[in-house]
Amino acid sequence: MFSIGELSKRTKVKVPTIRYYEEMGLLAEAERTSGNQRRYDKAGLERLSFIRHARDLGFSIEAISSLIELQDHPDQSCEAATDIAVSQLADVREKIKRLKLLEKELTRMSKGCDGHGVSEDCYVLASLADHELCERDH
Amino acid sequence: MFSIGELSKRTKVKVPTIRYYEEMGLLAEAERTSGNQRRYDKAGLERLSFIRHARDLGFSIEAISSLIELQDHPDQSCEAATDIAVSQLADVREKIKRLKLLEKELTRMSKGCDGHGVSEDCYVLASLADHELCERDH
DNA sequence: TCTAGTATCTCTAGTGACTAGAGGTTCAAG
DNA sequence: CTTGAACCTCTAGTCACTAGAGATACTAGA
Repeated sequence: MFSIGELSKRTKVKVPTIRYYEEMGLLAEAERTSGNQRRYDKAGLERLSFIRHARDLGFSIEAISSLIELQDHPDQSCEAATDIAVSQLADVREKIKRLKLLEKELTRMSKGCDGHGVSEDCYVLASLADHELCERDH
Repeated sequence: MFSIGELSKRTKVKVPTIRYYEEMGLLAEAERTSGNQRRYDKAGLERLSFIRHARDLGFSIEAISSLIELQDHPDQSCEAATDIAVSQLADVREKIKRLKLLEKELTRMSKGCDGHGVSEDCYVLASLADHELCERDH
C-alpha cells in the first residue's frame, strides 16, 4: 500500500490529476487511512498506468471510461474497444493531414519575410490579412 | 454598415464568437445603433477576416493580439511577426511528429485485434495496459 | 515523546476558446 | 402596427486539467 504521492511518482501522473480521475470515475475510490489519506495497491497502480497510457495516445476521458468498462468484463466482446481505437486512429490521421497543410502555409509565409523590414511590408502580416495569397485551402 | 449577423455570414465566424473576440480585445468595440446593436464597416470585416485566418492557422488569441498590434504600427519592425510565425511553425511540426508516433502505435494496436474476440484476449486493451508491448516511445 | 517539515486533505476558481441558454429588446418586412 | 427573426446581456458549461488557500496527517530525527 502506498500514498498518492508515491503513486504519482511511479506513474508520472500528477497528484491533483489522480484525484481528478477518481472524481471522474476512472479510478475506483481509494482506500483511506484512519487520517483520511488515500492508499493504493498494485491494482490501482495498473489501472492508473492504463489510463495514463491511453491519455498519452490521445484517448478522451470518455473513451477511456468505455475501455475500462470493457476491461472489467473480460468475457464480453471487444468489438467496442477496437472501434474506439480505430476511430481514434482516424482522428489522429485527420489531424496530421490538417497540420501538414498548416505547415506548408506557415513555411511559405515565414520564407516570405526575413523579419528585417517594417510591418507595412511584412509578407506574414499580408498573408494573414489576405487569404488570396495562400496557395491552397487549410 | 452591417449587422453582426451579416458580418458573421461574410466571415463564417459565429455571432457569439465575434462578441467574444470583442471582449478579448481582438476587435475594437463596434459602433452601436440607437437601439444598442453593433454595426460594422469594411475595416471591421477585414480585421475579423485576419483573425479568422490566423485562428485557422492555429495561432492563439494572444499571438493574434500581438500580430494585430504590429499591423497597427506599419512603421515598426516586423521581426516580432516573423518570430511568431516561425514559432507557430515549430509548434505545428512538433505536433505532427508526435501525432505520427501515435498513428504508428494505434495502427499497430488496431491491427492486433479484429474485434471478434473477447476483452480478455484483446490486443488493444493489452497494449494499453502494458506499455512494454509498444514498439517505441510516444 | 516532541517537533519540524513535508505530504495530504477538501474546496473553489482559473485556463483557452469558445458554445448554449435564458430572458428581454430591437429591427425590418408586410 | 404587428409579427418574427435577429439582436442584446449575463451566466454557466465544455475538456482535462492546474493553482491556491487553509486545514490536517504523517514521518524522521532529537
